[in-house]
Amino acid sequence: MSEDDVLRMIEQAVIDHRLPPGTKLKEVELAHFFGVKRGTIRKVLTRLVYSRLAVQQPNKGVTVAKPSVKEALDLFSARRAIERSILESLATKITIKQIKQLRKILDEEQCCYQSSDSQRAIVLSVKFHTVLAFMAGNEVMTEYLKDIIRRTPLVILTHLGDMSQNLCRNQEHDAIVDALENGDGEKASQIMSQHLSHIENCIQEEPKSIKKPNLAALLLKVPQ
Amino acid sequence: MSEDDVLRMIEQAVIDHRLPPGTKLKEVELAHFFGVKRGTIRKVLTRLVYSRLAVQQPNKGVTVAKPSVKEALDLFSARRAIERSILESLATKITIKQIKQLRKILDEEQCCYQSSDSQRAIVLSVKFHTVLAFMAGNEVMTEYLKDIIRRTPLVILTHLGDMSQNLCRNQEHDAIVDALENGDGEKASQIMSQHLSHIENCIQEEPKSIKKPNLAALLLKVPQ
DNA sequence: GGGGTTAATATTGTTAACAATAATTTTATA
DNA sequence: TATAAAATTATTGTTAACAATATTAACCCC
Repeated sequence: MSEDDVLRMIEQAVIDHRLPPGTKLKEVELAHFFGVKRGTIRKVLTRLVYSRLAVQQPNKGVTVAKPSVKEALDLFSARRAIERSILESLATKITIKQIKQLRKILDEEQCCYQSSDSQRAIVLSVKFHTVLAFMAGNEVMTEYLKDIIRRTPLVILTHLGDMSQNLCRNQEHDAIVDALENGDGEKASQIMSQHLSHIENCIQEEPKSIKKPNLAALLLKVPQ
Repeated sequence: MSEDDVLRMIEQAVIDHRLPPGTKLKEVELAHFFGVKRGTIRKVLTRLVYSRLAVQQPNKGVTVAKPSVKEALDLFSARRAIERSILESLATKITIKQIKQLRKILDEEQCCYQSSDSQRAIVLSVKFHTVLAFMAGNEVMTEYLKDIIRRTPLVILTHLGDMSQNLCRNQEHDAIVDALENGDGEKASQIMSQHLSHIENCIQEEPKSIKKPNLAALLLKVPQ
């Protein structure tokens, strides 16, 4: 198992709270679990810390990050700024083919909702946002957006009981594509903004209490 | 000399082109130069790569990044989006005290220009932008802006002969503060946008040719 | 039993030697 | 002399042992 694989697995476990905020990420334990050397785990942890999914305390190791409410709000605000710029740019140059491509993603997403495959619905929802960024063509902003999206589930789950009903709403995604089709970037970004607000407004003051998890929780690939 | 010190020094050398794009950063050479272990240099290089100031090729080491013209343009575009959001937010809540604080920075900057201390003028110009971000209070965006600012000199110098005449213009900084004082975030961000365009428009197609530098160039702390 | 000190263990951090790969030089041969 | 193969050197990548620190457990005294 490669370094990237290990990173992805731990990242995913952090993102969907199988490894809750505050969990200590012990090097030897993880190394043994994944069947890799400690050095590999160390590199992975460095990268996790860099992406703010984890926090490092000198001589005390790294733990899963416990983002504050402020960080959550800042993240949403930054996301709004970036997605606005993306949509305004994209509205001036989007092609019919791209519109169709977006609608295809939304159709699939809709299917998942109807068949209650929320796991895959989330993936498609994320894909919708990142594809928008990709189409706009600004790689710097795409990277920033990906970074934000990576961090969002952690900040949400830290201050929310459950995210399952706080997903992106399909009809808003539809409305964004409609606005883009009409070349109205202003409107698209306005919808996006309130779209994000739906999630943002649910953020509560108090973080959830955490119980110490068994590391083997990583094995469970299904969040619930 | 600590890891952070070494990072800062190499970073600064990359930023002001004493270590031009494409320069190979050899581990033992750097370790010997700074009087640290190779492991320390390795960590520093990892961080440099992460911030996109350097590029890593497996088994071939890391070299100073050679950003493309597109990356330069993307960076400016992203910066525009972020600073716009910062200014719009700040305009609604800036205090008189903060206005004075900003003006003080600009006065100092003006002094430096008049005494031809362009080295320090750059520092103050950067400070102006980062203080704006800090005042707006969004830490995520502040981090992104810092990241962009860190990368900007490299992309500019790669596609420009010299940056010394392409600095931020003081009167535009003044106008931004004026707009903020009037609570007009819209106008402030518009000025900021054209402010950035002045620099952006000078970006050329062809990257400069590079000659292999002596590593001891790092010793020269003064760019010229 | 509680508070605090010391010892034992666990965990992170560092290092130097080794392995693997790439770059360079040398040598052989046409 | 030019080319290609081989040998040498330089450079990056990995590992396991060691050191330093923090955490836990044991112990003692009151």
